[in-house]
Amino acid sequence: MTKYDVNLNLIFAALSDETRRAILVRLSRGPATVGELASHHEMALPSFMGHITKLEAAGMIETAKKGRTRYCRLSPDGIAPAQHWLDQQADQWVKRLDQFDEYALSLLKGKNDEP
Amino acid sequence: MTKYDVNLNLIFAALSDETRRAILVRLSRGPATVGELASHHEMALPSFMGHITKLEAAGMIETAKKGRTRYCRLSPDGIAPAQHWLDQQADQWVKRLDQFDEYALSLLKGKNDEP
DNA sequence: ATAAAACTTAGCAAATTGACTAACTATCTT
DNA sequence: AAGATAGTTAGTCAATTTGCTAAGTTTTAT
Repeated sequence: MTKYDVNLNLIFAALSDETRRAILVRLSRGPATVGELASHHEMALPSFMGHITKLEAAGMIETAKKGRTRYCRLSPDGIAPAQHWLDQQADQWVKRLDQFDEYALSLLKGKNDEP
Repeated sequence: MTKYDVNLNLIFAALSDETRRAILVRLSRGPATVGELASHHEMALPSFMGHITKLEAAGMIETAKKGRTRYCRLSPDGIAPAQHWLDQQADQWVKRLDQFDEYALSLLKGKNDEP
């Protein structure tokens, strides 16, 4: 459970940067090399590689070197943990709002039998 | 569009910390005062308030002071932007996987007419 | 055999984060 | 009117983040 949370930290932190989100968006249209990815960002290569490294550390992408070029692709369930956490939260929140609606309704109807 | 992205930065950054996620989970069960929230965390109050401030800056919670106590509650659509971004990404990714499946299938069937 | 290409490594600097203590300001309670 | 409560403000500090440049290393192309 704690292990899972550490992962969430890394995933959400990875998502909190525009450059990294852009990389994910690009990769969702198919694999690419570091060079291809980097060409769309005005940034020195070592800086750019830092972003790649973070995405990989968070388990969101996978990379492999073939010859002198490194290929990157999305990791199958890379964003799933983040999605699940948010969906669960959203569910909870909707339930809360529903409870509130019921309560408000009961007040209107004068049927407020459960204080 | 850029404005929206800045917001995503703040939201995902806010979500990348366990303390802050715990606050959101607690608030999804109903509003609470800063003191109540803080009582579950071994942390000096000013440090804890920093987390509250960040959640509020990201638009994820709303707070209001009544007398000497400050009340906190979830902001109705606080996590929606993050959810939408992830859902869109997930959709894209699933499409990619489907394309790959089709391609793989076509190879198996020897019907590979679209290289 | 060179030279170009595609990263890597090392080392640096500014900005941000997360946590702390100490002192302060309101607002109840008694 | 005192004193306790509930936050706030101010200032410090170590660690992390994000970017850079300069100098490698390993492949590939000529």
